[in-house]
Amino acid sequence: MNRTYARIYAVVKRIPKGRVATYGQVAVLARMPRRARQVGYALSALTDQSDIPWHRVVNAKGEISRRKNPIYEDIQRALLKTEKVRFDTAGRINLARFGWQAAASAPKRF
DNA sequence: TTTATGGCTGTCA
DNA sequence: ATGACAGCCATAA
Repeated sequence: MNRTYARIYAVVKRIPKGRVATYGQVAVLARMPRRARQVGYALSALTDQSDIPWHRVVNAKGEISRRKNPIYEDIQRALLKTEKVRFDTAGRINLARFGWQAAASAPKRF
């Protein structure tokens, strides 16, 4: 566990239940713009049980990203449905509705 | 060290 | 809408 991952996890932990954030969004909030891919890497390092709501992170299109082990795609979808997050006919989430408006819950800092 | 491979994303055709 | 590409950079080998 290094500082980079810790920051990413800290941000993911703040995502409210029933909401989702994109990898890029998490990267920005963790003050590491353009490192969306590394966010994905950090999350894949979890896999096991943890208090990190990894399932609340989706890609910029509002879909669940493809990964090596497709099993987790289904698990993620199931977990989100449990939180009342809706998927449209194309299997995507309407980010305008379920996207996390971080500004409202993120600590203010200047 | 170098290469390859990722739970990504914005841009452009 | 879809697909190719180029940036991005941590890990593993």
